[in-house]
Amino acid sequence: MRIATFNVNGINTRLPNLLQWLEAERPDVVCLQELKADQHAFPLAALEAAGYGAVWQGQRSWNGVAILARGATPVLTRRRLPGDPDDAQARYIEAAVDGVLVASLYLPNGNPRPGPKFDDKLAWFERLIAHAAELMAAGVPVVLAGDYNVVPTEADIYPGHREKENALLAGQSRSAFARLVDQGWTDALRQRHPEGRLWTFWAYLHQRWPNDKGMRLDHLLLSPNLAFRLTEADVSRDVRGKAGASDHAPAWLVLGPETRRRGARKPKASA
DNA sequence: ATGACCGTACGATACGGA
Repeated sequence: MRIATFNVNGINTRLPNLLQWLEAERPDVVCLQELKADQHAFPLAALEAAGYGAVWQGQRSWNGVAILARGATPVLTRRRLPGDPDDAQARYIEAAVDGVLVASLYLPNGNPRPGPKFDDKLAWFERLIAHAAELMAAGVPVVLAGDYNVVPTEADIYPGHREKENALLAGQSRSAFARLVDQGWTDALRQRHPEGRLWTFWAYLHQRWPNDKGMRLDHLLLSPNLAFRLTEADVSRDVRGKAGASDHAPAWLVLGPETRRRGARKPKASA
């Protein structure tokens, strides 16, 4: 089972790139962020023609998240992160696909720091940590995938950067991410590649892509009852190099088949 | 560095993004 996360930066403008990538990699589950499209402007017909069902939470101009499933429609469980009834931004959606609970999330950027936007980022993070703790306690097989807008460590950004004030690298952002992971989640990309570059984002400005000056912002966290099935994880860097690309590349993982329990045959997981 | 690049909504410019 191949699960990917991709900040598309405008799903309608990016539709040709998205469809090309779906056709090339055929992921089973896809978490999308930054749809930048109203609920009614989601390109469902084009995605269905490509073989995918979808649930999504749209928003005009900004934000917007979706979950796609190949050959199925994800079973929606939430379209809001609990904890703040006044939060009107489309930054979280959650659905069940083939026995796995999948969350597609888009954390607030938080810049400039300090300021109210950074405070909002930390508040959203606390809500995510609280909800993740509930999912963990419930023992559900979960993948929390998306654009966390956090560079977890200095190994996750190009050397020589001068981003001291950036909310993506701030100690409070990093410690919040660490507290989340420390609940027992597995950071799938780092698990498979303990060393080396795993950039998922290269800014449009400053020749960042040609110079390979990127950051790792997009993460897939696995609950323990899925982490043991992790066989592969990586970033599809080539997607970032295409004409008309998003400033993010897809990150993905592969879960191997479930182990068969004695006396209980389980359906074979799809590759 | 009031810069750049990109998508959106708007309407020929402003804002958000990271």
